[in-house]
Amino acid sequence: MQEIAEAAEFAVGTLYNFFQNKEELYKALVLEQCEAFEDAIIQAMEKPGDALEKLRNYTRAKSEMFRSRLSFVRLFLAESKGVSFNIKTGLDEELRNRYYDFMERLALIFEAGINKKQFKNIAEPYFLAVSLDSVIDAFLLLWLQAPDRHPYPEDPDIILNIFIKPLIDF
Amino acid sequence: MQEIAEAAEFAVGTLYNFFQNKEELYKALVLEQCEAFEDAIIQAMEKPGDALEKLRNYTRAKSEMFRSRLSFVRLFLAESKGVSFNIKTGLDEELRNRYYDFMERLALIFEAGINKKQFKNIAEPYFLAVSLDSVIDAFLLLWLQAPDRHPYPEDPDIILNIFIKPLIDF
DNA sequence: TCAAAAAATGAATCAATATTCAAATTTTTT
DNA sequence: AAAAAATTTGAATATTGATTCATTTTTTGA
Repeated sequence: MQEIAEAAEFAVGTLYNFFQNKEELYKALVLEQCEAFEDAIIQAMEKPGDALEKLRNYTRAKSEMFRSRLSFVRLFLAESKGVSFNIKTGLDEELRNRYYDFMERLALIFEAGINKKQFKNIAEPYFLAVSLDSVIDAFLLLWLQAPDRHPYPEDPDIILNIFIKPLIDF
Repeated sequence: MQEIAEAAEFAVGTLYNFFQNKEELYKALVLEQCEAFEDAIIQAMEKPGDALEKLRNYTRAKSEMFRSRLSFVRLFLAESKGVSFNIKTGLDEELRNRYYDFMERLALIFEAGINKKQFKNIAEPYFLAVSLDSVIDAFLLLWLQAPDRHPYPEDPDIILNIFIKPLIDF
């Protein structure tokens, strides 16, 4: 709290006028970041274009966000997939639910692509969404966390190639 | 430490004869679990069979482990993908390196499958390994963490269907 | 301009808990 | 069986850091 107060240019006591306690402050910060993150991705994936183009934008936007906010991403992953630093306020569950809703949004793109016969109908759109998203996460973490062992590839569309090619290659 | 001592049926002081401090104790516990986890999966994936059968065994074994040790899995994910609870001893880096080595092992199966023309050669084996593994993780977490929203499917091979079908469907 | 109200301050308090170590207990050796 | 060595014990210590609240500062409005 001392450090947060310094960074915020307030006294510690003042923080307690804004937040009930440290946990609530943490929750508020994480949710704020989360929202900014989601907004940026949603904006990218809803740019005009066909389904494939939208997935490309989705992947690129996520890549951008991971690069610029890796430490937040890791916090988010710990909270949502791992062990929460803040169990009391139910932050983990809230983040997970937000994630599920987000996947539904991404699923709509796959659904549209399948309906228009752009993609093969090999699985439920929601499952495709979860799959693509998890693969994106895995590769971005690989490249950003261990660049010596896994150098960032020249072609950032490599992820889409792996995942999407089979969907469109007839 | 009080609680750990009680569970271990030792006095707190005795723990310090075995481990330098709490962090080292934690590290030792996590690495022990990690090894047991890896051993079980490796044993499954090295059963005799063709590449596809090996991937099936891999997926099934992982599913077993996730079911029986979900809390450890979440700890592992927080440490390796998220924010470490134990930065001082470098546990996170060690876990990540173990994971990368593990992926190399899994990649060998894809490589074999590609060489034998069982799989299409759509991407580097290592990338395929990372992709499959991340998709497995994502689905298992979905099913185990939010079973109300994502009920465990009757057919646990559903993951392989999504991921592998495109590799073999000519 | 000056009370009164509101907001900010940060030293003091409080709680949690990792670590230590002198004493007690157990094991080994002679 | 007794002494010596090794091991275990857990109450006391030490540290860290969140929270509180009496005091100070700032803002408001008459």
